[in-house]
Amino acid sequence: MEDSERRSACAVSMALEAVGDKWSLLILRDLMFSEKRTYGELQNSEEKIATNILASRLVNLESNGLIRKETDPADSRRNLYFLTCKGIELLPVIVELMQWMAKYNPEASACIEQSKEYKKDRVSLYSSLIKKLNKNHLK
Amino acid sequence: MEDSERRSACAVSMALEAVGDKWSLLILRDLMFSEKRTYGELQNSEEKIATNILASRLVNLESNGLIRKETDPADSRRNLYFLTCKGIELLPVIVELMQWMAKYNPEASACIEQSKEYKKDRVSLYSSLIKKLNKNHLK
DNA sequence: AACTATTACTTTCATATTGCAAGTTAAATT
DNA sequence: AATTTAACTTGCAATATGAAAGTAATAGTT
Repeated sequence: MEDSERRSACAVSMALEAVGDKWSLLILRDLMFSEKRTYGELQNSEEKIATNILASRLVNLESNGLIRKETDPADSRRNLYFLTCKGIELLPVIVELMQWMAKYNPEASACIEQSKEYKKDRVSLYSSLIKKLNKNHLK
Repeated sequence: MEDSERRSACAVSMALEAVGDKWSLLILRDLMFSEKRTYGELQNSEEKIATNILASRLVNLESNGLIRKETDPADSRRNLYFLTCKGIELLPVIVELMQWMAKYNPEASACIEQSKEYKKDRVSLYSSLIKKLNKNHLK
């Protein structure tokens, strides 16, 4: 994003310009917490994102360097989407949002268990999750 | 929000339905990291939110229980906006977004210093900031 | 080789949201 | 009493979103 079209240089504002919409973080959630890797799989998420919006978000996420697209070696019709390091490092944001909602609305279901691990030490939870993602997503 | 208009019961999705737009978290940022408390002050933030959008976001935030509105005892034209406990507990989300952007874009300025404190221990940083906010915002 | 199915989009169009600018209301100040 | 200030509200144009149908390329089937 160019300086000129930026609202400000505030890090929070800039972050929101990248992922501050109702879908981008949900796509990242799927890449983080499920085995979904293809367009079709992402489209079939519970929330039923419209196909044109999914396409546009994937382009944004890729051009912001949060995901990487690769042709499936087993079927060249298919593309596989992977998180980059930069994308993986949004995991704490997603986990914090999840824990926050789970705390304030009992109907909200968290992708990861509200384990003792979390209550003990959030940061080591982040690290262990990030480690796993690095293994599955990075080249 | 009613079950019927919910995309899903996923905590991440529900959280994004509450604050997943380009402005809500920015308003919370101002309440957290500046002394801004009135409509006019919030409107004059660097990002220049449109007045009707600010009004609508304040209504949303209040009806979601993230902020609380009070008439200024010193001037009854003025309203003061304060964070609730629920609002304050979004601080980790905002801090993580901020740190993430600051890491990946050197032009991004963080509201709080990228201090040794953060590098040492994020969680104790959260606690100390939350403590301060509790003091200034809660009744 | 021809046909069908599948995958990843793109296009179209109706609806909803955003943003700018100007207007309103009530209370404080002069 | 007149003016100013603060917090909105309203109207309207521009942009973004969402539903549905369409397209292009490759894979699988006959």
